[in-house]
Amino acid sequence: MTRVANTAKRQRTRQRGDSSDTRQRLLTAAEQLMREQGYAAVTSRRLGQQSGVTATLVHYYFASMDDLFVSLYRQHAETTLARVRQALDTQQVPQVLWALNSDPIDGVLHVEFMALSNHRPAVREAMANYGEVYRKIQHNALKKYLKNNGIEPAMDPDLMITLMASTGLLLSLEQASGMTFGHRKTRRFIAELIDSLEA
Amino acid sequence: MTRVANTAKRQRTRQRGDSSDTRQRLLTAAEQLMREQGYAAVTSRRLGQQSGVTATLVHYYFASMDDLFVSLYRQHAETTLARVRQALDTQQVPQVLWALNSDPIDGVLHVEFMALSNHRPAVREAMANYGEVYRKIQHNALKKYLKNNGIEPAMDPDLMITLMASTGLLLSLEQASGMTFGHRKTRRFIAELIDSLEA
DNA sequence: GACAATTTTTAGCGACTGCTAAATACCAGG
DNA sequence: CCTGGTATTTAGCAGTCGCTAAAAATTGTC
Repeated sequence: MTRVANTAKRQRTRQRGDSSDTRQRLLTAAEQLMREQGYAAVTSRRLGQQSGVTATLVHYYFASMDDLFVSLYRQHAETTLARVRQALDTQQVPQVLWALNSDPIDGVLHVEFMALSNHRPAVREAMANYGEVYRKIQHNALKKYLKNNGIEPAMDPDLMITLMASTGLLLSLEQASGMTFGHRKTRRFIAELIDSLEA
Repeated sequence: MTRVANTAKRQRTRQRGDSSDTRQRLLTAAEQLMREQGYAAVTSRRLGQQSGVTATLVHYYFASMDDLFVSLYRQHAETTLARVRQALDTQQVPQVLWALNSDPIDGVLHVEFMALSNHRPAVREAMANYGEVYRKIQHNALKKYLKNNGIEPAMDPDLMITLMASTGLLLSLEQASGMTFGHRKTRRFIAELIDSLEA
């Protein structure tokens, strides 16, 4: 019989429905849309349509599109962080780090978020925070691996991680466009770096 | 007294008004909007407003927004190519190449175009073509510099150019977000590479 | 000054956008 | 069964979008 309903909802970003199935479906649809058609295609109506619900629900679960983008970024970042942490327990830390940084799927999404962050300060802040954490965790993983295996690295771990991040991103993106110049030699360069860290 | 006016205009991308002052102002406004507010902010109405003309003129000079984006990219690419060619006549080819690749202004624009290319095939094609040419010209400039000065490079020129492109882009973008991890050591790495090419 | 091509504006169509108020459906605990 | 919170929908506002037809203004040419 419809009580007063929902006034004063959505003060905080996290709310009761955070673990909701629908909310998760919306986020998944957002990620897919963003990857396939770019961030400008992520609209409440399209999200609703893709998730089989009404567009209004998007505004029920997210205070604004800004909030949705930040939530999506955080979730994506958490997932990636978990993958990096798992690599800590592997015997092939360098290989896994390179695989993560050169993943073309992540690359496309990363570029979309970077473009978004150019004009959405909330997204920029989230990216900067997670980006630093992400790098530090990679750095720790690599250092621990080197120590555990008694390896004397030919290159500073900080530098190596930055090189993997930058070349991994650019190569995966350019490859998607059909570019090839310098790719072979760059991949070989990284491969040799990784080999030099073999136990 | 208004004759038949303009039927069957705009068959080709290039048309009579290509050198028009208005057309150029629209492109300049597009570049500025894209850099400051992202590609999604580049709309005919905002371009018109920024250029002091009506939105309709955008559609008079450009067959579609796709056409506008490609034209803008081509113009930007030509300008950059001219700058690289100039570097050919300098005594500091490596330094200039690094300066070009790590320019944060170009970086932001580059990311916007990469994001655009994710869902605008015409933009992707233009980027792939110019990207390869761009790299090749850098490569030729570097090789010519090395030969003229009798320098035996410690690193393959192809690889060095790819490293400058990838680290230059990522560092400039991350710096804009406030990230710093690994930046100092990476800049030092590039600087040492450049130093090793001194005559 | 007439004429024709070029440039620019006015007006508008159909579709989409973020977001909100209000109503309804659903579901668990008493 | 009833009550109250949660989830979802219906309906709509005010604004923007790309793009077009048509008219008007501007400009160059003879």
